[in-house]
Amino acid sequence: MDPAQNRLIEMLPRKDRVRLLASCESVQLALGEVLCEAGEVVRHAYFPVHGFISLLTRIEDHPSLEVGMLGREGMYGAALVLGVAAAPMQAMVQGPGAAWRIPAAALRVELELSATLRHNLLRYLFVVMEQMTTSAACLRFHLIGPRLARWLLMSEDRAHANQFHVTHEFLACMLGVRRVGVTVAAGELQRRGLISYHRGEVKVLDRSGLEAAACSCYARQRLAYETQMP
Amino acid sequence: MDPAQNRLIEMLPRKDRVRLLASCESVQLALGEVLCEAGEVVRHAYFPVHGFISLLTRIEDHPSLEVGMLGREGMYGAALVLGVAAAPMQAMVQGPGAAWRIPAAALRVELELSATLRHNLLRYLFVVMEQMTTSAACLRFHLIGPRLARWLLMSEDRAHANQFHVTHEFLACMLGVRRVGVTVAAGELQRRGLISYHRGEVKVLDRSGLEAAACSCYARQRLAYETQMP
DNA sequence: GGCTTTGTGTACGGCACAGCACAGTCAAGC
DNA sequence: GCTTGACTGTGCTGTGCCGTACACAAAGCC
Repeated sequence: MDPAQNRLIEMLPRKDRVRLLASCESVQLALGEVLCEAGEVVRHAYFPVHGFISLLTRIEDHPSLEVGMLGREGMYGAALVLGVAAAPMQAMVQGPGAAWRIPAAALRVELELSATLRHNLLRYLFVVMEQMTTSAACLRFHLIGPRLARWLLMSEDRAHANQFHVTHEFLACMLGVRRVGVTVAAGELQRRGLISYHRGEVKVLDRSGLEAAACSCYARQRLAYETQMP
Repeated sequence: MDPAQNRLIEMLPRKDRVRLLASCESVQLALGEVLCEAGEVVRHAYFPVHGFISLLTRIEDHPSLEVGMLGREGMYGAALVLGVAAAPMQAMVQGPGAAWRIPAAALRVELELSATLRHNLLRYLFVVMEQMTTSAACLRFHLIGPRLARWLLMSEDRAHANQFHVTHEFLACMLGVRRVGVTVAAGELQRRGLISYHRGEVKVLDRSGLEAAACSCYARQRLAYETQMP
């Protein structure tokens, strides 16, 4: 495993960190892999080290909609912290990489033993809730273009690279719009020289320009994280 | 205080319940009252007994948007349970009534003392998260009519009466649409004999008809609550 | 009674996006 | 080379809602 660690694990006192990692195993996250379906029993929690995970919700026969995203700043398995067995959402790997994986039962034990872990995970849950409410309002009030820019920035942060793989089709699903809508918006960003796009490979060319093009929700979510998890 | 109690308080073992109530005071909730602004320090948690509270989020200069609603089945003050001081959203009284109010510090003490309270509130938080994600998808995929019907049903449940006060203007804000949109949708529900509407006084005439008119999110949220909080 | 405030009904142009169809383009596999 | 599949770009019509404006009715205040 790469020395770069998950932020939530890094924050733990050495003793707690060592014990937690002893219960973890290192796993690879493959692009598009579904870690847990909505409604299923959550068997593991994941602490990404590289790569990132999207949280998706579905209603009826509509396409899924992204309501949260997490990379090495977070953890997948909120339900376990809240003492619930079933997953509320689908968790899908958006960016390939590695993660620490811990069985549900072991995480419960660690939560009992480490007050720091407990407190940090609860605070992180608060950040996730903030993310969800912001996403809802963003979905309602903001146009595709700025929302797309926000998504790209959030992914860039979590991919730790200015280049990553994602198709229009996939982006459309995340943002809850048509594939064509993404094509048009992405074309506009490309014309303005902010990104380059070629068959699923996105590259951020002008980071600060992209930040200017993104809706305010990007800055808001970053602020929320940094306020709660110093 | 009316003998009818808050569900989260009722669930506690007698000893914990008595001690919690000793830290609480009974307060009246006035229609439209703002219990806490977004970003403010949360000074009290509220356990509604009658009446209900809406959770609102705002971005920039757009109108607020409702992302959650709670009555005597829940509690306002999730941030406190998560160990965060600042409120993520605005809390506004949607249905007047009474509530038990507990200072933030006292709630923290109770959380330490009562494992049942701790566990139940965490599970309730899970339900709130489920509510938020469902709301986001509902906002995206469902039309105004069914969404309005859902809101009316949720309010009726929490008002414990088939009649309550809410103007089109206000509903528009909750649903994130124009006032005119509500007028049209409400007119349609009235024409079909499901509700009657007169200057802010809504009356549900045909409960099961309204349930049929509502989007599936209503049933979904009820199910989520009943699964987690038996 | 007149005035203001609050709440509701209707109308109309405009727009962002939906839904669908289809052409074009690149990459991989045989 | 050719075929196949994945991905992107463009063009249509349709529609649900927005923004705005305005008329009207009920309730409260002098």
